[in-house]
Amino acid sequence: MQQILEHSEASCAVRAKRERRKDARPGELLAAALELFVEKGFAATRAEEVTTRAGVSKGTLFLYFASKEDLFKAVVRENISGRFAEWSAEMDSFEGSSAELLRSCILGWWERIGATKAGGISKLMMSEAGNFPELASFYQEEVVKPGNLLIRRVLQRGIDSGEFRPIDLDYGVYLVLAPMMFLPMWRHSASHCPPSPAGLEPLRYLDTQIDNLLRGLGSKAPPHP
Amino acid sequence: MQQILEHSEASCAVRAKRERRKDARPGELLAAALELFVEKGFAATRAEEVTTRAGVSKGTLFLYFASKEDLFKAVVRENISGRFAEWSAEMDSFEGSSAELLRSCILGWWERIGATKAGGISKLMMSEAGNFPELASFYQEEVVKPGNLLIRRVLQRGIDSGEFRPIDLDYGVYLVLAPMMFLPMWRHSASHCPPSPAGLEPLRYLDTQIDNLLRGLGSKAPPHP
DNA sequence: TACATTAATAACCAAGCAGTCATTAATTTT
DNA sequence: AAAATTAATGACTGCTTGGTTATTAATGTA
Repeated sequence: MQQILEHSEASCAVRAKRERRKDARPGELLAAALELFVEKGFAATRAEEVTTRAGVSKGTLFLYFASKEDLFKAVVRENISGRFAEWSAEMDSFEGSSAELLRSCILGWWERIGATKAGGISKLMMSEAGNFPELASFYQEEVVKPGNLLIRRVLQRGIDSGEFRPIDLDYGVYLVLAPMMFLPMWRHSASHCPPSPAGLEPLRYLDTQIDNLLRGLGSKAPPHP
Repeated sequence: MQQILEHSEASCAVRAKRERRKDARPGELLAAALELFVEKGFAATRAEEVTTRAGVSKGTLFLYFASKEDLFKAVVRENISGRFAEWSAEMDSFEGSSAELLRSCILGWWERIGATKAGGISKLMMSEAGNFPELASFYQEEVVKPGNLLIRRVLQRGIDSGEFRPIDLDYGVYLVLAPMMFLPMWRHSASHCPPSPAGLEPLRYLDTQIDNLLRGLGSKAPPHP
């Protein structure tokens, strides 16, 4: 019989030794890996730390994942790319103005990804892309490309409806992307060091950015809902 | 794992062996270290790579620098000295509109810092801040804080003159900062990996950002000079 | 030329790490 | 209860790397 103990506890999983729980292991390893990758970076995270935090021995990791890189890919799939489909669908069925859609996209990204541990992943990738080209192109293909496409569609929608002024989308996407990427970047690095500049409030930051973005795009009513 | 493509060897100084050049070594090592740190990050840069690029043997590095961290500190000190004073002075004597000033500030930052190796350092700091907190706070104090102040002054100037709409400067600075920081970040990471999305042109990127920023701030004429 | 000084070298060391595999034991099957 | 299966372990391997040091040779001095 499977014990039903709550094990959402991040780090202190006190368990019987050599317990066999084949189905639970991958998820626990992924959760531990996400935390550690975000905390310390990919290269700096030791395989054994992951397994220790997940409450298993080192060997177990390689029983479920072929390599450390493979583990990382699994983390990315579970936490980011897996959510694009759902997100895209929501976007399609959106009824309001394009300004509202853009706002809801950005805020939706924030609450589902940016604000969670997964937000650290985008920072992580930018940091370590140079050293792990394979992971970089995986991430590019799996996350960046679909993300860009999503943003493009929102902007195109606004331009088509006459709500946004016409812009070159190749560069226009970065009007949305830059403020988004900057936030986790900032929070996961500069912010948590000693002379922190009165830590910035994410929602207020995003609101300021969205507001100015929409004004710039020519949206007549740059409103707070 | 980890197949780092070796030796594009930017600076292969072909020299006689065992040449004794005590006064030139530190500078050459610092130059090589700057390049490598920017390319690969601090942790991922091997001491021996630095010495190889500088054209000396591994032992020589520790003849002039006590440790790898010491080397890094020396690099930061040498390359992040204050261009702010000069920059600030220029700003004060600027005669044109605040829109023009803002544009010239951003483009000036790009050509003097962003586009140079120093641009790589800002990316580097964000990346490795977590692992090197003491360097992070040094950078925060020495670079980030004065930079923020400079941006504030430009925005304040525009608001005072009625050219920009009034905004909360605590968050307004990030309207300028985010697009700026995003650029070196993007170039030094995602861009140079295999499925590169038709590499983005920095000046065009900046132009798009500045243009939309100024529109958003309510500058009546968001012009190309 | 002989000697002294010291910049530079390269072999070396100890620590750290990803990934392996023979062994152990929990669970299922017979 | 015995046998078979397989999840889990942790000692071990091979390699990398920051840092050390005995040795080598370039240069200065006589």
